[in-house]
Amino acid sequence: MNRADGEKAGRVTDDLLTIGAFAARARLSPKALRLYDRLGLLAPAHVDETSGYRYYRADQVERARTVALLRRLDMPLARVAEVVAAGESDGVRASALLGEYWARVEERIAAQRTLAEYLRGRLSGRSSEMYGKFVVETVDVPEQVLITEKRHTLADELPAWIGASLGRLEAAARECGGVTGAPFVVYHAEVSQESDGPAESCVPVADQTAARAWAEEQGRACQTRVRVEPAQRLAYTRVTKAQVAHPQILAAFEAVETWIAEQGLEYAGPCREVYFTDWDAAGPQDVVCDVAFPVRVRGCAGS
Amino acid sequence: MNRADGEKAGRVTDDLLTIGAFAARARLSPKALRLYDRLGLLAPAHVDETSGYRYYRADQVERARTVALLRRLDMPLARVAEVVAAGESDGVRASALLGEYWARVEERIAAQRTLAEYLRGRLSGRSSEMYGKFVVETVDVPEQVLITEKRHTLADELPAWIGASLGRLEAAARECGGVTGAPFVVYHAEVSQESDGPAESCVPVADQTAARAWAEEQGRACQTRVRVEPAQRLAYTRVTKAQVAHPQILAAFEAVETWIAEQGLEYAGPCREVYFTDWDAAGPQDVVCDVAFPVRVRGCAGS
DNA sequence: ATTGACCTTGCCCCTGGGGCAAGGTGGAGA
DNA sequence: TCTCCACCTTGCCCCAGGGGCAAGGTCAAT
Repeated sequence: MNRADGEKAGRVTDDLLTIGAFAARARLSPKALRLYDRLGLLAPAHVDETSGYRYYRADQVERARTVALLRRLDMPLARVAEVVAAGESDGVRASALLGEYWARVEERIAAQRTLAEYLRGRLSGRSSEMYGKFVVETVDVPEQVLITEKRHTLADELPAWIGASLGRLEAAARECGGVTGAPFVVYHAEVSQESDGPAESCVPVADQTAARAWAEEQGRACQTRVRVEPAQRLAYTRVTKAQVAHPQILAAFEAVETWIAEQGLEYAGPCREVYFTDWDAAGPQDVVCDVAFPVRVRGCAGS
Repeated sequence: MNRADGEKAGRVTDDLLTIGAFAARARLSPKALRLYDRLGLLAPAHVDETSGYRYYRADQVERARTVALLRRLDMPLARVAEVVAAGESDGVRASALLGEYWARVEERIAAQRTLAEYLRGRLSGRSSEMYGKFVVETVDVPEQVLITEKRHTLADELPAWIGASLGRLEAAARECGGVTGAPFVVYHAEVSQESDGPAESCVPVADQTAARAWAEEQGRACQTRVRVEPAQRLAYTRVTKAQVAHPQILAAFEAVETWIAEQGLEYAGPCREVYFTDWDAAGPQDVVCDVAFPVRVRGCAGS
């Protein structure tokens, strides 16, 4: 006999569906269903003890289909589990959880979108035209005593952390003889969405002894340190407040690095942003920050 | 002595950088660099034969940093390799490759965005309000001889494939006694971005013998088949052209399934879309299609 | 009773690394 | 020159979210 395709899948008593029939109804693969079973996300209504066969009730299709749709949003299964669990009792909360997840996705995409735009310009060799020329100069900075706070953080929290951290350090600096130079933030490695390189915010102070006492008092809990930065030469370019954001700031870093290479200089340390003026009082087109790299003459040991 | 952090990383002759120093400069992890080396994406300038140490030239930093930025777009390494390879000789082409990649991402996100919106409504129990009421009815369809084409396809290519496939089949139907009913597409499993369930487009024809001859002639290359669909009852709802798209169409499927459950009927096969009128001549608000499920009375063997 | 379509578990595969262990190197200070 | 420590190497296991396949057990129709 010519049977409709849906009929060949096994049907058991009480309208229980075998995994294959259930998978077709839910638009999922049997493999995925086994995984969801193992993770406790979607347990079969009944499992035969001798054969191990999984049997699902027809009314489980709705939940399974919700899982399938959430997965199509690339939502991790752990989050899917939260959403469908919330949905059992409170649909509005489940909807809110999904909304929150999707808002994060949109944020990420927005950041990637601007990055993609920047990269297209860079790859096609139009970056300097698109992002303006940067004037690079050098400056010699004397030895400085720094009080610092170091943290691993992600790009989206970075601006907030910088503000808070420099605020704390400037307050502390009053007990250490006062601020003797522009505060800055050192990037010891990449700070991005995924990889969180450590960032270190630094405030130069006058009194090293008082600073060490302050650091002792802070303990090791919040990554505070006192260190002495030797006299060094910085290559820097000045950027406006509007430029202090991804990906515009990348063009500034790139400009300084290009200049360093052209001058035949050598890197002598990790890059930094020096905030030489009052951030809050500045308008978008005011210069607020130097993007700087420590440099030395090639082959010379430095200070 | 208090050394700047950047100096402790080893420097060798000719300004070669060790993997750690290079990683900090490129804002990548040493682990990632080893992977890129193994994949041929970013080979060190020199590898010490005895120690196995990798050494990179300073001018490789730019390429490495491009790789790092492309990875921040979640571009697969294989594609990253294409882009940076193109960038070596033709920046504009590299930029175009990136643009194409990003356009795909935006397409995917747009589809997911509408799906997320639909799902929020569904989870919060407002789906029927948001997507309107669907009137579900049943119809008895007599036995039909079908010529069919089956294919695994993804959601974004699906509309194009349906159009092309039904066009081919309707042309072939003229040699098989003519079209005797509305063409339709059967979904044997999920068709989505990731999982490509097989979809089968079907055209009912008059002459089974001619149809079998036609199928023989086609060979097995393009998944053509002739099959006889038995008489069956369909539960269906009528949708407009504007509704034949994700995720609106999902609400129609859901409405029919809900109705089937309410009536105490049983599924007797995979769902289908029946195109009963001329698609191209229809406006967005014209009804063009039935969303249908084969059903039978619970516990009854069917036809 | 046989057949064939289904089901089971288990294993290896994919991407893009993170983390750790065991062991080899290199350079700088004592 | 010796030693120390930070660096480097490879290799292994881990993550999500399954796909694919093999070997073997079940189920229902013929």
